[in-house]
Amino acid sequence: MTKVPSVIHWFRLDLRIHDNLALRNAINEAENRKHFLRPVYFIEPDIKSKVGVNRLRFLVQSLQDLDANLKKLNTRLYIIRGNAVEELPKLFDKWQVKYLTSQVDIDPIYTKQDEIIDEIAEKKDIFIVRRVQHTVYDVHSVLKKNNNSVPMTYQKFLSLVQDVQVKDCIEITKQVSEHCKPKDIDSKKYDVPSLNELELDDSALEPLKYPGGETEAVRRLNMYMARRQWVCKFEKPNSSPNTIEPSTTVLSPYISHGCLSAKLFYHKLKEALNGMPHSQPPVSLLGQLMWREFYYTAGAGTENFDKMVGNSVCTQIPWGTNEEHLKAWAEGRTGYPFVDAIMRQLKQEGWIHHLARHMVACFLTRGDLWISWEQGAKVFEDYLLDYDWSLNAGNWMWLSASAFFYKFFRVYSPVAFGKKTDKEGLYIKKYVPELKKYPTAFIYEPWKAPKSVQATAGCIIGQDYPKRIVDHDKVHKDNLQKMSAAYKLNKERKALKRPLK
DNA sequence: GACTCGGTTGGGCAA
DNA sequence: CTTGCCCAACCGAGT
Repeated sequence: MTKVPSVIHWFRLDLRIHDNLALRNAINEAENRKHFLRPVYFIEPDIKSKVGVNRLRFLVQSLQDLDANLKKLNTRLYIIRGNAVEELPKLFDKWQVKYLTSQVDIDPIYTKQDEIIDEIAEKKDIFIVRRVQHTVYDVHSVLKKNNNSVPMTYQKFLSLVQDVQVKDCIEITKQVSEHCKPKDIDSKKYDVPSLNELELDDSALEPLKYPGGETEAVRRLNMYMARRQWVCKFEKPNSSPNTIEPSTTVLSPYISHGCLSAKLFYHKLKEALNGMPHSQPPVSLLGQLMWREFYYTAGAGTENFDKMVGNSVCTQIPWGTNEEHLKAWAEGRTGYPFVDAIMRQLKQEGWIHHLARHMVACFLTRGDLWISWEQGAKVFEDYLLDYDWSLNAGNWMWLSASAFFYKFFRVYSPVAFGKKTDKEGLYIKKYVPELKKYPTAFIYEPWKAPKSVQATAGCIIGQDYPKRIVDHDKVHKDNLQKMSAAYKLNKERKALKRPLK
């Protein structure tokens, strides 16, 4: 008996049905050749060492939703427990795979997988189709347009994509035929894992504030796009980092997992803005999407983009190490209530406002603690629902004034910055409840409160809430000198590399 | 080549 | 209370 060959669509960061051309290609190929269709996702055994609890929950929810949406199309999601580059070649043989589709991703984790799979597939005569659908633009063609070099400014990037026509989104509406359904379509062994199976105890955790999945992503998108005035007037720098409910859309976790197509967001925005006066990039909502494209382009075109050493766009800065300070920062006990509130919100909810990221990133690096941005990026990778390889590295370089941004004397004050949008410190009181009873006058600098006030508020500094680990006014001035010295050295190094005239 | 200018998102002070 | 300026900057386009 001859086995029926299979077509695989390999899901990674494209956990959706809408605007998924690679998936549609797989379906069509299976239909045309009467092959089996097998949409797969790999969960690595050591996933918990790489993905924090909140993001793991988000991922599981996204996979459950994806499986449900695939079932509506008369197919399903096959979850494979194991490492993709080990398991996929086994499936090639077991399932007689002839055709494989996936999405183009630029995170080195995925590009390395692609290289290995390409080589194996070629030997086995398997045809591979990969589609650009995680970004609005094909970042490699943008790089090519810029003479194969990285555009170092946002405006330069915009000029490169200005006249590029963005393709329409595609939809998949037709049901998959019965003859494309493998015999093992109902096998439980491919089911989406429960949190239990992943040994993830969420009984101690709050319910996820931003539930994962394409369905929620599209609902959220439509909800915001319906507020047309708000969309048209949106200006990121004028939104607040410390409101109790987010002042921005929080679509980022959905875009980073591919639950929402960036291209769909793009077209919906264009539709909303059409014929209305509206804000412009870089501050507009469309501008935010373009920042993502900018960092993707930079990340795709730069070796070691997520490191300082060996990274051609990154200024070399002699960061120090201080495990105690790093830990205090990550756990939200620096003694600066605004910084601690932000870090605790991040850990609890997996999302903080972009300007809040500025505050804590500046504090960890050039502002106060003089700790490498790579350390901060690792903590963000653990905590953020919207973790994204190129955006995380790019933004950390920006904030630490290592690349793209150079005005290092612009330092965020952990005392003054939050006051601009939250004089009362309500945000602090929510996330640092120890200070709940502090009078407004001391909420941003509780160490200044007299002992009697501390006692009345039920929170003694140095006992119930930490003393500040550094004196901002002093250290930020020392750090300015260090930054200046690092820039001078960098300039000299660059001059040496330039050919002599 | 040398120069100017503008560029998402600071703080603090003088006027 | 607002505005302008200063503080230790670099990239890229235009002239």
